[in-house]
Amino acid sequence: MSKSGRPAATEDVVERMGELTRRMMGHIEVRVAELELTLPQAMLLHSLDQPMPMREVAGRLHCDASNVTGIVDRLEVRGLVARRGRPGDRRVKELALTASGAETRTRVEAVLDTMPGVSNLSPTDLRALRDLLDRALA
Amino acid sequence: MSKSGRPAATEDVVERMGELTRRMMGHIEVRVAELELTLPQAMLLHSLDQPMPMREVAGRLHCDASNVTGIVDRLEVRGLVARRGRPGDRRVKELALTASGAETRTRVEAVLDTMPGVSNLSPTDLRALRDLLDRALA
DNA sequence: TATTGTTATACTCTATAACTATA
DNA sequence: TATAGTTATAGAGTATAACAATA
Repeated sequence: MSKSGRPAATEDVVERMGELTRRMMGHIEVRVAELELTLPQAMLLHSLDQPMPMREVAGRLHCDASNVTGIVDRLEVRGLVARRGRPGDRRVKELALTASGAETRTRVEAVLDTMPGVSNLSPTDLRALRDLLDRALA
Repeated sequence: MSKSGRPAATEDVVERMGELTRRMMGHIEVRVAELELTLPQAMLLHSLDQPMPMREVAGRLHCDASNVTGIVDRLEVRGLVARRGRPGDRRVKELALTASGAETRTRVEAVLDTMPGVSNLSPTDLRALRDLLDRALA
C-alpha cells in the first residue's frame, strides 16, 4: 500500500516509464552525438540490418517516406549509406550501408546494448521485467 | 531459457522498452493532437501544476530557456497560459494557466492516465512493474 | 491507374550566442 | 557581476501535397 492509500496505478508506472525513457534517450543522444549522429540518423542505421528499399526504411521508422529522403541525404554525403537502383524495378532504390556505415552501425548497436538503469538490474529482475513488458505489449 | 540459449539480456529489455515507449508516445501525440497540442506543448501544461517562473519550466522540461519562450508564445496566443510579472523581482515572469488552460491541462492528464499496454496489466503486474522500474531508476 | 521516391513548402522544436532589463 | 527572459540565427525533423519516373 502506498502512502496515498491506493494500489499501484497506471499513473505511477507511466511516470516511472517516462523517467526511465528520458534517461535512456538522453544516454543514446549523448553517445551517438559522439559519432556525430542525431537520434533519427542513429535509428535509421540501426534499422538497416540489410539492404532494403527506402519505403521499407520509412515503415521501420514509422515515419513518412519524404522524411527518409532528408535523413538519408545527410548520411549519404558522409559516405555512411548508398542508394542503389534495383534491377527489375527501376522505381525502387535499395539503401545499403557502406563499409564505413557498417562500422558506425556496430558502434550504434554497442550504445543500445549498454543502458543506464536497465544494465544494473540483476538477471532475475531483468527476466521479470522482460516478461512484464511482453504482457504489456501483448 | 530463451530460444537463443542465453538469459534475458539488457538488449531484450531495451527492445521492449523501446516498442512500449513508441506506442505510448504515439498514443499521447494522437490524443493531444485532438486538443490541438504538440507533445512539448502538452508536456509543458503537464509540468505546470502551479504558477512558476519560466526558468523553472525549462528545468522541468530539461530544455534550454530560450526554447520555452517559443512554446509559451504559442500557448499564450491561444489563451492557455499567461505571463505575469513577479512583484519583488521584476526580472522574473511567472507562468500560470488561464481558466481555459486549466481545463485543457485536465484533459492532458486524462490522456496520461490511460495508456495502451500498461493500462491492461493486472494490479499485481502493475505493482511488480512499478517496483522493477524503481530499482532500475535507483 | 497505382507505386516509389523526390521536391516544395511550412511549421515545430532545439540549442548557441548576443542582447535587455533587473538584481 | 550575475540572473531571467527574449531575440536572432541556424539546423534537424516532421507531415502534406504535388510531381516525375516507372510499373
